[in-house]
Amino acid sequence: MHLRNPEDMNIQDVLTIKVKEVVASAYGVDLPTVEFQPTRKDFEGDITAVIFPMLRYIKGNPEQIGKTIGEYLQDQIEEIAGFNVIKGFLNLLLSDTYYIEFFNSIRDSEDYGYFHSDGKEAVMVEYSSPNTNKPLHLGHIRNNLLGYSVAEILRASGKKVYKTQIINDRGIHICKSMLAWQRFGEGETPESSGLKGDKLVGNYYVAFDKAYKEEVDALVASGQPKAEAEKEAPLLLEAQDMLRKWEAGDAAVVSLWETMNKWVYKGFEETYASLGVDFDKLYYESITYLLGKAVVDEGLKKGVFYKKEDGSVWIDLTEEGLDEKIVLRSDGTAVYMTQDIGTALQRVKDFPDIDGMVYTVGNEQDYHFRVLFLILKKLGFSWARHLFHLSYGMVDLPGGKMKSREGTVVDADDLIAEMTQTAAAISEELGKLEDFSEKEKQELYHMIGLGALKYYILKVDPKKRILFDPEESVDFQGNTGPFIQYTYARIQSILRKATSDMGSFNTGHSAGADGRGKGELPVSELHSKEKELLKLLQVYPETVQLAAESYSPAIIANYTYDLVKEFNSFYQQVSILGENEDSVRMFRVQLSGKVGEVIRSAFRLLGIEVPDRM
RNA sequence: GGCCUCAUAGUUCAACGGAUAGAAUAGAAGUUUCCUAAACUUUAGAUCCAGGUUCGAUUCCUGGUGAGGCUACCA
Repeated sequence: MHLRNPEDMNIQDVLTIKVKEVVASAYGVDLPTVEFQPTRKDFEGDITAVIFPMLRYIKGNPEQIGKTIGEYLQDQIEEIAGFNVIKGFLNLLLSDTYYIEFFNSIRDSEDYGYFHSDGKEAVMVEYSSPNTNKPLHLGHIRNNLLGYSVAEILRASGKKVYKTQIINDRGIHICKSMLAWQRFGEGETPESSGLKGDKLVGNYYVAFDKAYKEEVDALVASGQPKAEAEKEAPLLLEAQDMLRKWEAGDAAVVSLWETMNKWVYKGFEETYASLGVDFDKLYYESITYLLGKAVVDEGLKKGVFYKKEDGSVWIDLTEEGLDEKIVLRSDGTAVYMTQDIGTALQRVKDFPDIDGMVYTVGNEQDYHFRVLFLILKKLGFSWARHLFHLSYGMVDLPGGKMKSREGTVVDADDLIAEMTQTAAAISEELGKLEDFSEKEKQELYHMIGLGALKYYILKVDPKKRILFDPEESVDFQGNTGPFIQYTYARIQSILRKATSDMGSFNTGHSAGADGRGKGELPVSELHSKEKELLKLLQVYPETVQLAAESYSPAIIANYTYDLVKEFNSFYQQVSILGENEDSVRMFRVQLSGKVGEVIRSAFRLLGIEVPDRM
């Protein structure tokens, strides 16, 4: 058998067939599966078949079995250049030709690793979903980066993706900011103060809290019990009154609400733009908070829910090991759960091709989403089988949780600015950008600063909590975003030199007769570093799939790091442009270019940009 | 109390049930007349504890210990 086109059937599938074949003929046994893994670096070989699991079916010495299989494979498959057996591991050596042909097959692909959507499977990814009374902070950054990246990864894995968020724009917390502004604002606006809108509104939320506490303290001082004072402080009562007015549609209150929300949205937009995230559709809680009540009626009819004597509606999940959960209050008003049920339905109504949803929400809401998904399943919606809570750990500071009261909240805009400044300081010290304009420099610093931040957060498994120490700023060296960006820039430098130094030098595409690059092989032998790079390039598409299945940008980040580390080692050991042999030089330039493309592609999945120079 | 996560070098992170547990950083020692030294090379250093399942366990199960979270007719 000859693997003329590795795209059609990957080597592992072919090996599986052949191993089953030899085992059947030599031992008369039908193997259900064959287990493969990449050969560890310390051993000779490229792909390893594990013999141990076969011992359940074949009685015998694993080394002997490995040898029998190895001999057969080497004889039958042209690409197997050799093998060795160590303990129960059959290490197979693939020929250079196999890897060179693989490179030929991907050389002309513009978007290697990207699976195009057939439009059938659409998924909606929700992320960000902030409150409108406070500016975005470090926690939101993790949420945004994760949600955005998972959306991009799902898209690259072949799904149609809609990005959305639900904006928490109603409720008592908003009224608190509004009331404080009325009281103490003296007409301050973002224009008059030069403050970002979200910051301005956030200030009044803090101002409310301060004034409210003073009231409570005064009441306690006059002899009232604390619990009572906290409930009866005039400011709180007034805020509650404002909420009632808002719900009743009071023109003045609604108008103030609209004005202040508009300020906040403008501020958020700036932060989103700076972070480089976007949304296809926005949902507002002020519009969706009443949805879901109709479904409750339906669920009652179906017997999914039941009504208690006081009129409140519940679902009993004790059989699933959970509790009873309320879905409608006794006064008939909606709770959080009701809202989320309604919002989910609305989304499917708006986008009928949705077959699943991803909710990017912190792990403190694990229970809420378990319940929500169970309810939707019980209500019998087909798409409810594909709901996923992208749950992530908190971002903690060395002193514990971020607390606005103690002023330990790490503001998103401030953090981005700091990262940019650090990038600028390092860059200026290195002094490689004298010919850049000020504007170009600023863009680059932003790209690098954000690259450092995003990579720092995304390389960690989402479900783990992150400890963020603002004192020890995010690294720019080692396993970091800038390290990868730097490697990309170096590759671009090689490509520039290759084209300019050699005039008509062909860096890109060869003209295979059928347009698939199956013409002459560029080289006949590989340097070991080249082979390692090709192995890594080969697993990029499956890495994208794996990351999509596990909703984990960390898998992409780690892959990219491995690839870049390998490239740097290659770059150090092997001369690319200095190579005398034309065909080898051209191959190395093309290989470097391909590595660069995959870096750019992988980083795009993480929402990180790459520079041509740095 | 009940339920859910997490626990790996000094620190921050990896490891479909597979070989001698990989990196980065901090530490020690090297590499620029050579494609960008934000780089490369060498070196030392870790699986919370006790059982169990398995040919094989960081990974799965049970029980501890430690950290965090949830446990509202709040969102």
